[in-house]
Amino acid sequence: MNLKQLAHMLALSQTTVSRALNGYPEVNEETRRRVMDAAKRHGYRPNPSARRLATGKTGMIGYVLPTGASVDIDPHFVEFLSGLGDYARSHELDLVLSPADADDQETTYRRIVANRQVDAVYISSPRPVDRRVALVNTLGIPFIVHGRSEGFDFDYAFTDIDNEGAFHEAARLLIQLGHRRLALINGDDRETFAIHRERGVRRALAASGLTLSERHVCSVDMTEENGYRATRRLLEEDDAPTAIACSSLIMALGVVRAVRDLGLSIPGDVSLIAHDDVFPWLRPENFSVPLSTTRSSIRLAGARVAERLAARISGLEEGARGEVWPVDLVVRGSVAGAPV
Amino acid sequence: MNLKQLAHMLALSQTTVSRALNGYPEVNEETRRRVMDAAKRHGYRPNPSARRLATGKTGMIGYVLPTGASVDIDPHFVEFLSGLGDYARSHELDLVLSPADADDQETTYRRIVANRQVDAVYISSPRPVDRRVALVNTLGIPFIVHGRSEGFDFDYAFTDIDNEGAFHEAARLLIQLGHRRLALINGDDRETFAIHRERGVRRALAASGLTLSERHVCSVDMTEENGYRATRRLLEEDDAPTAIACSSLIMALGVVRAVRDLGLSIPGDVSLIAHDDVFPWLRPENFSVPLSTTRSSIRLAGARVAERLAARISGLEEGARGEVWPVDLVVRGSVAGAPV
DNA sequence: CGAAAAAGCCAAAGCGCTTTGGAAGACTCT
DNA sequence: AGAGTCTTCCAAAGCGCTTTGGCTTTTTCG
Repeated sequence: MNLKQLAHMLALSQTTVSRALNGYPEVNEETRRRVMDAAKRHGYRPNPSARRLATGKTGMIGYVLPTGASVDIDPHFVEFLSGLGDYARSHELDLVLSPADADDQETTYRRIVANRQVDAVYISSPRPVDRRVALVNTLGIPFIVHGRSEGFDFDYAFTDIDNEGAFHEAARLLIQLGHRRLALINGDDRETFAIHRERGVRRALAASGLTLSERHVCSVDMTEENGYRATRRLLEEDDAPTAIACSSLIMALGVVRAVRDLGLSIPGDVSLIAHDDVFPWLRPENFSVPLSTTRSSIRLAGARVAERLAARISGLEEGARGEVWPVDLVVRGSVAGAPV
Repeated sequence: MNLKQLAHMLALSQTTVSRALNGYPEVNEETRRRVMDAAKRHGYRPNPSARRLATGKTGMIGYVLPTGASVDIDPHFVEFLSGLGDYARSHELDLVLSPADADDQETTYRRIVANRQVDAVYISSPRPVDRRVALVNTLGIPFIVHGRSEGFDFDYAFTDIDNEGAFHEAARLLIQLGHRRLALINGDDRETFAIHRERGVRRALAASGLTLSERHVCSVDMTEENGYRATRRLLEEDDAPTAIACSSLIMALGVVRAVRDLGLSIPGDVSLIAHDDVFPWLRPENFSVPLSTTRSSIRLAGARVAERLAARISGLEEGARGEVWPVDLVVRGSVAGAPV
């Protein structure tokens, strides 16, 4: 059942039927009702391929997925997707993942906008002065950045969490508890979130006249093993830290294992706070010692990004508004006063 | 730069240019070279929207993503995606995720095939007599099932691992080590993989005249917490098992925690084997006691599924061939002889 | 050499929708 | 009543590609 048939069956022109269906004003309400009714009765659904050829609208949002044998997709991605998908569903939006060579995403971005394959895109895990952001900005496709990039001569729209604030609070708590030597086990420090977190910790320390030793900050891929290694290295030194801030729950698993392997205890010998993106399958309260966390649901972020993308596509949202969500600090058993 | 312009600039008809570009035989090789050359020089790329309207081909593979506030996407998904994406990239295929109400995926399947939004789809985490498989089969779109469904009066194409064999081997090893009371901490037993794994364990036990007590098999969502709870329940009983087979590394985290909480040890009091889908961020050799596993890379499976989908789309693969991959049993420190 | 076959190209008709540019009729207003 | 204005609808022209059917020209072969 296509438009032509439907129009013929109603003894109307395609024009009128199309307009009736799409809510244009120049059609009699009575006629519109007839059309709507017939369309529903016959289960008419406009062919999206045809519509997109005619209008350029696709009803899809895009994401360029870096791939490669040595490229691991962040497990957070799936939670983000979960929120994004949940919102997208309610607005009949699909998500298209365009796999790209991790070292050449530009080609893919250019392709999907030149081909008008999607109505909008989002970008995640941005770095400062992220090339993707600059590119997408000049290409002129609506977009939202999940996270933040910095140092451009233009503004853009993003949704981020207050990473600096979160880690500032975490560090401040540890300092208040008497800790003087903090360590930070961070994610890839080429990414903005990691830079912000480090900045947060440094700021808290500075406020008390303390500093973050270079040897006490690690920047690694967020795996359990890296959490373990970093912790061993940190705790086997002479001026071992008495408190650790950690950028992910998965790394925290490794931290806990390392501490145990060294015959130390949490929080007796070392306090631990980790960032929690809220996985359904690994919860900080279920760690052997319940883990203090800075918490922010990445799933909610996904839903929000989808919402904003939808708004931009339909022209409801414009401009370069960036929004920063506060992060909860949830104190559990893994922190205590500094050992004497 | 569209076809019309290119044709005009070459003083050829659109027909000829189109055919030259698409490798049709009825065009002079000399002409084809000229066309190819001009196309490359001017960076001509056929408009996919137009092409798909004309041909129905989209260059996309589809996946219906169940969503909802209470629906969690399996963290394995991201690894699978990683492999899928890596292959898809090399074949210029995109992946479209169509979010669907978890309780009504049928509508979405019908939509994406009625609208011809994708060339093929894949289905994951199937159940026996899975409705999606039946649906997609009748809808007539090319598809591959990752995993297996059973009990249909038709055959279909799937790629699965030998879950039964894997858990049979695991159980057999444990039995050989003298264990008599095994337990299975399984995933959702409405899914085929879980059924197969249970069957594998039972078969191994039966071969030695043993059985799997109903109280010793749990079917839960694969979270750390559920692994913990199941283990506590199991080990606090009178006839506690001396060995546990576990369906995921994440649950195994909970198992290990529970065992420790109970003041028991692995493998002294209880042996443990878990299935490992090979996450980059959590490795069995890094468990406090290195974990024995049945191992199968879900990423490779993703790549394979993509490969087969691509083959089906281009007509290189037909028929209902199912393939079953063997699973490695990797023995590490978490298994030992049964306690006396 | 002439008929049949093959090679090489083209015009035009889709694919199914949106949108432009009218046009006919109804209504308003002076 | 005639001019101007809405209201409501339509025919047709795209969107950019593929593909059908046919028309020349060249090649093949008895």
